[in-house]
Amino acid sequence: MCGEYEHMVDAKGRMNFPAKLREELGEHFYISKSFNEKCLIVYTKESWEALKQSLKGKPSEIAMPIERFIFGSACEAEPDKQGRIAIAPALRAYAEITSEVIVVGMSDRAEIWDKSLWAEYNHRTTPQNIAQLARKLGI
Amino acid sequence: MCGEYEHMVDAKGRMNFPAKLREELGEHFYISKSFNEKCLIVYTKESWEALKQSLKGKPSEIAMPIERFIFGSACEAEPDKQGRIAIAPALRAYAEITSEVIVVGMSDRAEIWDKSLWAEYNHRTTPQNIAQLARKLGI
DNA sequence: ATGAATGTGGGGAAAAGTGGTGAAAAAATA
DNA sequence: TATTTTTTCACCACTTTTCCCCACATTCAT
Repeated sequence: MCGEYEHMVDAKGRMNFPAKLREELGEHFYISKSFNEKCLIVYTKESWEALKQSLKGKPSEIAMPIERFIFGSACEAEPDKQGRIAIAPALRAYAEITSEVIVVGMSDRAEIWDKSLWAEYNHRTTPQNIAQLARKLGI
Repeated sequence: MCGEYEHMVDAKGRMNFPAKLREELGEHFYISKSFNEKCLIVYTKESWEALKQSLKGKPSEIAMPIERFIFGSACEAEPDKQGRIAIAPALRAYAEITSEVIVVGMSDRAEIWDKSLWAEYNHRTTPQNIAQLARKLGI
């Protein structure tokens, strides 16, 4: 799953989901808030289950706030015949999504950004920053 | 994989990929941004999977920006019957690719440079610079 | 010199994206 | 509870873009 795709959210809160990513995400997938950035994360059914599992059995004072944040606002997305999905108003509000949207493929999941926030992110995250992070991991 | 090949990018963003490198890269390969230089990197399917794996399980505040940078802009390239590939607009913009392109074979991967940037790189990187770096490695 | 293989340009078909309309469900009022 | 109104959701059709294939040019090798 990779690539950057630009789409429009119409007056009804629908947005087309890139066909290439749809192929890999399957018939239905899950969308929830990211806690690192002001954007939404799209999980495959598998990565969603994995996320659930990773929180199981953890101390409730840690796991429960995370569960509230992630599962509380998440929505299940099923593309219609035209390949469009509806994003819940609360999620749109969180990611400050208005009309223009960028979908970013990221290996096992995808992210949905408001276009202007994506531009801002790319402005503050330079290749030099990335090179520095990569060095930390020894890549 | 070695050698330097010059090609043209046509109006539709397509470029021919050197036949000799195609043999070694296989039917489909992956292209993404380099964070060290203003150029693109061509990965084989194997080296791409290896890159994915190397980021798995790493702390998200380090891994995610890297994933956004690499996978977010990447595109899967499948040569057509004429041996041409399409390069995504975002990638072309990043590497400042206009029409003339240099493809550089580099052992297990390849790089794609805009011709003038490649000339500039070769101007500032002299054999003396390389000798100095080699000495650091004790080669 | 001739043939094969590689590289380049362009046109057409198919699929992806977008807007709008209608039907069904839900909600509200009488 | 029945009827009207509103909202939601799925489908249809048009537009745009992508991608696939054909034909021509050029280079390399025999």
